[in-house]
Amino acid sequence: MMQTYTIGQLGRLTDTKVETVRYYERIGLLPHPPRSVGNYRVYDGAHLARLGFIRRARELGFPLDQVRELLELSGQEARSCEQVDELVQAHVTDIERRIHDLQTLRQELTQLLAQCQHGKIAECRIIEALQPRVTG
Amino acid sequence: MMQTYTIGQLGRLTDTKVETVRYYERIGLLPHPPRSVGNYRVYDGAHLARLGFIRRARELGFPLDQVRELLELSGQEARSCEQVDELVQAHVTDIERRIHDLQTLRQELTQLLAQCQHGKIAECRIIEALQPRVTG
DNA sequence: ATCCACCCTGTAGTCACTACAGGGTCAAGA
DNA sequence: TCTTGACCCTGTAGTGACTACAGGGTGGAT
Ligand SMILES: [Zn+2]
Ligand SMILES: [Zn+2]
Ligand SMILES: [Zn+2]
Ligand SMILES: [Zn+2]
Repeated sequence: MMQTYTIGQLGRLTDTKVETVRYYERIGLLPHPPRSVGNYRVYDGAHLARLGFIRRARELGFPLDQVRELLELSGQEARSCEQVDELVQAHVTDIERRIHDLQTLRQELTQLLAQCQHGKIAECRIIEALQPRVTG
Repeated sequence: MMQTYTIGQLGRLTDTKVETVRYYERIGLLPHPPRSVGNYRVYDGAHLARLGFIRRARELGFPLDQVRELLELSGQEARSCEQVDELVQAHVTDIERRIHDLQTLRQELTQLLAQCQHGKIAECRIIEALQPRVTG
């Protein structure tokens, strides 16, 4: 009576390309499912849940090795969630650093754009700013 | 009397790894330099300037194919800088989109962290939020 | 002569997929 | 029964922008 799924169905349910599901299996993130007589992969609800977890974590920007850790931790129900916190907090810090870097970049580029007088390339401040100071 | 540089010197002057300089040559971003009798690459000031330009553009986050366009444009001095503007503006827009995406992510994660009660993993809201709603 | 820092080529690894090529399976309709 | 067409299989290679070797050759100083 257990519900089963083909790889395509699993993909549709989790918004995952079929190739990606196979990729997750190849790198050991999803277990090898049993096969049908025609050699098709046969998934069940547990696979669906696990893939859903992976995809949600990916949406939240966790790299796959951190997803792996989160999966590992999620199975140890009696344990304290301290490590989960740490992992998520580190990820937030990383995201904040990336935001900061991009804001700096945006600032620099916007300043360049503001200086451009829309003339010939020979006088363009943007191109000029890219020319390195050739200290000779 | 023309100044020349080995690949290592060029790398030091532009903060570029030697492998990266060779990589730029391989993909046609830097011209093949002449070689010494011992088959060493021999660079001159023009190479140095071009590599400097590439590295500065990379620091500003331009992908290599846009760097290629910028290099192309920078050589056409009589032309209007309209295309330069467009390219840079598109890049800024892209950066702004990335900032926005990261801020959304940060918000989601921060909310998750705030909900965690620091108990057992079985009750952890973070893990819970990653479990997909298994709608039968 | 020997050392060491530097240079050479070529290949493979990174991350997280994605895109084929070249086949096999399965259910439905004519 | 035959044939479509949607789906599945494996294996390999491509993406961006490098980075890291392995296994050798070169050049200058001691
Ligand atoms: Zn302009
Ligand atoms: Zn301009
Ligand atoms: Zn906690
Ligand atoms: Zn918790």
